[in-house]
Amino acid sequence: MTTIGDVAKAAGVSRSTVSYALSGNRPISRETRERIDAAISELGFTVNAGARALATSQTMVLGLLLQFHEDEFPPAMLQYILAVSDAARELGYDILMVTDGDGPGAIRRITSSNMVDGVVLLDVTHDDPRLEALRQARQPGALVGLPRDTEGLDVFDLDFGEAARLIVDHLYGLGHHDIVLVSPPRHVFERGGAYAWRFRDAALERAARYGIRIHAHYGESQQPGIERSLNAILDTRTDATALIVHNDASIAALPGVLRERGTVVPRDLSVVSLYSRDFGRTFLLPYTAVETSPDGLGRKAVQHLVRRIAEPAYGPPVVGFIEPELTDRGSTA
Amino acid sequence: MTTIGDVAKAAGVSRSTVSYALSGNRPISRETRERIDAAISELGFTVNAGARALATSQTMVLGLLLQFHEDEFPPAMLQYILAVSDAARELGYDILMVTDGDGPGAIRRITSSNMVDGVVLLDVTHDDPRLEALRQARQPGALVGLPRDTEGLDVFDLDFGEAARLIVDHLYGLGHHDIVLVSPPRHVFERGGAYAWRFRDAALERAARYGIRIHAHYGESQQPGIERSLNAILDTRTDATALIVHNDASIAALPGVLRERGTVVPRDLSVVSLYSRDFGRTFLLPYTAVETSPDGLGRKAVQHLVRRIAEPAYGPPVVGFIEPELTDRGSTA
DNA sequence: CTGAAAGCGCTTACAG
DNA sequence: CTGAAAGCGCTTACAG
Repeated sequence: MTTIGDVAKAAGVSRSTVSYALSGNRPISRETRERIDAAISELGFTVNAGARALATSQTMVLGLLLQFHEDEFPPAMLQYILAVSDAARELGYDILMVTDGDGPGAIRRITSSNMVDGVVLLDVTHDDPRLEALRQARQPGALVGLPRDTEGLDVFDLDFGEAARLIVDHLYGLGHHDIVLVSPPRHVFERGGAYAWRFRDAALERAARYGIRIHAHYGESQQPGIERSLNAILDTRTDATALIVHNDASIAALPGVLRERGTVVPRDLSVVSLYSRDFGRTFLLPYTAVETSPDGLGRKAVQHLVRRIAEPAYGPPVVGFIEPELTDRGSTA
Repeated sequence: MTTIGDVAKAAGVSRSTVSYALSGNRPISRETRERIDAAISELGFTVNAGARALATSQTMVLGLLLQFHEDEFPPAMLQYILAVSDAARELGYDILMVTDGDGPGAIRRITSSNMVDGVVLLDVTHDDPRLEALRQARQPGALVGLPRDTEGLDVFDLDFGEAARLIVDHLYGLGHHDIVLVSPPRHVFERGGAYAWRFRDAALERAARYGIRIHAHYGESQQPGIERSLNAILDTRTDATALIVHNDASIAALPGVLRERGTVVPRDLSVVSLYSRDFGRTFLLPYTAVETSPDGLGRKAVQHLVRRIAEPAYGPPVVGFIEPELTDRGSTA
């Protein structure tokens, strides 16, 4: 492999001069710079990332921790991954993606060995066991998903409470007062998927305030059972005039279920959900919905993390909520 | 940060002894080893990955290159990513995931800077521009997807020709002689998605041999248009008794389309497709299908790559086809 | 504007 | 069974 020493020799300068030419950290005369550039392109030189990392204590790599819950609908995850990866690259960082079953162990491994400059956690739960490991790391961390205790970490999430209020207000404004809510599966609540109850509780509270009724049910997220569960819920609540679906797998299955039931939206039933534009596009979902912004969340997490890496004390930890926006696709009346 | 020197000092030995104790590359007396272990756990020492990489020229990281084609159905991709990531971890490797738009540039960047010991390419096309960059790298590469020229690279793919023959044989054996094939979109053929024509051409050839008819159509892969395109194809071919769908987006949409048309499978139409067990599970697909084995392909690619890293000349490049297997789900008659 | 030297934290022949 | 030293390929004060 060709090193900075080879370049220095070819250009007739010292290694430090080549290094400074590379980094731009001190002025270099025009002719010296030209000789160095010529040598670099002639020899096809690239800085060795490991050596640079050792010398600078910066790897220019971010850790990205994923965990796959059985109770989650896989297609939604990819959008977060891409958003994080793209945002990182734009800021000059690469992504070390870890899908380890043992999240805390994986965090300790990549942080204590200094493989990364910072860590992004996806799919954070209420009492996420990875947070402790992340707090003990010397690298900063950014979360997508709101845990119980946000201390010492930058956190980004959709404001699910506000999303619920937005949706309930929308339906109430249209005159609905008997509404069915399909939540994530019971198991998501039990394992601490806080987005599930943040949404549900806010919706119920808002409904109580208006004196209207919301019937909350657990939906399914795994086949077989999604369609069956939706049908069972709809069978139970024939008097409801509106349906809120906060469940990726269920909303993806809803068009088929409603078609089969002969239910026409919004004539027979108003439908509102939460999903990203891309998700809706993939599954051809025609419903009015709150945009979940995986792209915005992923980007924000990365941007703050990089800022925090550059400037460890740039301020107290941030808890950033994305303001929900309702995209009206005409599925309510 | 605590270094190997701190451990050596605490244990009262030299740094080299600590290093050998860590690697096991030479015998250490029991009591020395115990003192070292005690010091390590007391100080919470972890080897610095960058420094080790610099000294050994091994990063223990594999590059994983993804590219997102507009004409692809996103949900299928995640399975490959997970398979590669899990297989790598089992062999002691981490994954540097690169989603750069500029594939060849990304390969040059991560290989020439020695960030990775090897590279896995997903979603390889017939004339994939990334291959040239990969061949010029000093690290070995493994591909998922068969390109025109496999020289110097380990390649793994489903045997799409054999899959086509398997499916045609199956349908021919059941007495079908008028069959519709929904292929990937035209655009996939044009940009060199070889799996598309490998499957189609083999199916047509086999049909010709049996003297039966296969009508090949391009399907869509993006909304809106998937359902419409399926309906248009089915409207054109009302005399066909069997449908082969080689198109992820179309097969995911098929149940809804057939329900709407009132077509009962297999009474009115036999259906065969290609998809993975997980994909079928996510979309509740009840069709007899060739298993596409993203897990098996991902694992194989990683295993061979790691083998090749350890032993650069362990043999000539491998082109490994996964034998297709038909999972009978009763959707043909 | 440039160079010589120390140092980042490891590994591994070389010696004993 | 163990240690002293060189080396991996960089960066960056220190000096001039």
